[in-house]
Amino acid sequence: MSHTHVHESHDQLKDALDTLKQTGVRITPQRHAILEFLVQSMTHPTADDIYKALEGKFPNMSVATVYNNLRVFREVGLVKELTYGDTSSRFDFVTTEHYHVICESCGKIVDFHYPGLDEVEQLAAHVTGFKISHHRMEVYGTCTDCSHKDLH
Amino acid sequence: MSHTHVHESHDQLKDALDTLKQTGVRITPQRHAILEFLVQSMTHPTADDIYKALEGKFPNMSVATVYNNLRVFREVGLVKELTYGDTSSRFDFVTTEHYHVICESCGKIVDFHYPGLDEVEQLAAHVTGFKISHHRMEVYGTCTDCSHKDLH
DNA sequence: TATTACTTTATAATCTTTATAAACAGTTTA
DNA sequence: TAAACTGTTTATAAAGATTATAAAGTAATA
Repeated sequence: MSHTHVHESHDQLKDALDTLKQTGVRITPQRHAILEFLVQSMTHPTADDIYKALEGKFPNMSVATVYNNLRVFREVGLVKELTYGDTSSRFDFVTTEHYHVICESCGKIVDFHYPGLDEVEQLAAHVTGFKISHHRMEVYGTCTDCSHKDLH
Repeated sequence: MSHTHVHESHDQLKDALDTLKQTGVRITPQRHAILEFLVQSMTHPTADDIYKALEGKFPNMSVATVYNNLRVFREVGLVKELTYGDTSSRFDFVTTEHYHVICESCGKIVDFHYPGLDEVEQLAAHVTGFKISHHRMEVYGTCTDCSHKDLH
């Protein structure tokens, strides 16, 4: 089971590096590390999370490098930037299409698969005349941990 | 037609002021002006938009006042805070339930009514165990104006 | 090797938002 | 009415996230 997961994330990283090669984006040690961290990460980290996580391996790395490369990854389509209510953006390695359920108490983000809302896009296109490119949806609530804490 | 709209926004403002009274929030001239601007506004303004729009009437008003009162309005449920990709939050006077279609080229926001996605919340609750409070969805694309501009 | 283009680092600057303290105004209480 | 209290605004500073800039470094190309 975890064996499978290791293989999965290994492949995902390899695919991501291939994408970079094909797009002509240089694969620097920093980029490799940031991607690796994003692929493995089950949390949806902020730029600062990534910066802190890698400062052991790259003591000289600049915050700007993290931001620069997250922008590069986003432009290439490897990474999605999530802007929730809180102060800083969160970054999500793009895999299959899924939505997020966010705990308003502790900030935990859980992935949540749901068959596409294509009809929403179609209706929006029809009503507004826009050329629709994509949509975004999240569900907010309280996770089980926080629900239990409230009882005490 | 516009006659109707005037009445509508007048009523909306009146309702909003009633809500403030009932909640025990003082109605200051600044609050009145901010609410009035929000109700009339068809764009979804940032705090700075509001600040700039009212500096003629209130030359001494502080930016903090705008932020403070937007927070107050949000806590009372009169206003919804929207965090899109761009740098600053946008504020939307709460009327009926609707979604937004956002032009990625010029930032225009068009309202868009769609029957609730209650089932999404139910499924999310079932799958994750969260107590769901609400969800958020937007559709992104290119508006007709910008689509035409691209052709030239 | 020389040149060029890209990347990182370090730092400063910008921008949004929040915090703080003093001045003000409205309301309540004695 | 005077005093006390509470909430509000203002002005300003501070915090935090992100971007811009310039110098130094590194890889790619001719």
